[in-house]
Amino acid sequence: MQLTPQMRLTTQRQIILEELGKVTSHPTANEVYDMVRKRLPRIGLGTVYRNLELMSETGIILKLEVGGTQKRFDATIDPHYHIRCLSCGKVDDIEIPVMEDINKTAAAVSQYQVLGHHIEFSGLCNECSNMEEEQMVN
Amino acid sequence: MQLTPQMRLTTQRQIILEELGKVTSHPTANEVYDMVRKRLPRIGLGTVYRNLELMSETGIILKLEVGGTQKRFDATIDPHYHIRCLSCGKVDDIEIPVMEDINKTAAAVSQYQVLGHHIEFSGLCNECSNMEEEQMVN
DNA sequence: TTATGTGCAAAACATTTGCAGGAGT
DNA sequence: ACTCCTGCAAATGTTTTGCACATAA
Repeated sequence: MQLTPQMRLTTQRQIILEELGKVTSHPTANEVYDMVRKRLPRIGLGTVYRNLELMSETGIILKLEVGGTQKRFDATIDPHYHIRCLSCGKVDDIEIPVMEDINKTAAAVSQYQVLGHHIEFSGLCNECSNMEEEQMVN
Repeated sequence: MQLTPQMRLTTQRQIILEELGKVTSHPTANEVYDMVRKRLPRIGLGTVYRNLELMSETGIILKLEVGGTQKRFDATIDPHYHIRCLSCGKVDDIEIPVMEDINKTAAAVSQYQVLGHHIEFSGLCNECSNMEEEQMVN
């Protein structure tokens, strides 16, 4: 997709951005679609995909390419890490300091021009941990 | 998929594992399929998917859920980090020490039972860096 | 007015699955 | 023999795309 200076401010774009901003759950495109559809029932899923993609290229939102089958989107764009529940797939923020120097460490041992990094923790969220305990009892 | 003690040693499984072991390129399921098909022309793509999944659950190979649209597989199972080329999608190993203590740091600030982490660097590989330079000249 | 954006539906991918026949053990 | 496994093809799930109409600027 091409960035052009004449990007229009449409109702669809405003509402997608508003709804994404309301939430800290790193929704998938489909979840954003469901949220937005409550206010704009005739919006198409394609429009949601197109605009999430466009906004992530512009840098006003973040596209998370974490594990699992779907991409997720985040209105919080300052660098931070994530944790994903191996059982239910939920993604949360992890509030530990971002390691700025690690990119240089990686650049020193590789042929790549290193531009960034992301840390994804994995584990079990509270709810899923509790469910496992209950199952142990049976 | 269920792990049963009576997992059979089939020709397909042997060859998938052999071909994956020959290579350090973190191939996608389709790339493994292409490699294996040279030796077993009648193998089905479903069989490749089923067995890569099974092997990664057993722990004899690694399933990489990195960015991009496809999952990738790795015969090297000891913990290590990766870098992905933003231009061509290639994935390489990054030989920096694994941070064992970082899981505890994450556990301290979250409600999750933290089980692991992965670091994915992103950047431009040698070939793609050079291509960008050439385009600058034009 | 005119280029950009949208809705809709179809296409394109990536992956999973049902099933009848095939092969390890 | 008795399971488990495979090939095949169809189904599923996610994302992208073509096109005619709509709309922001």
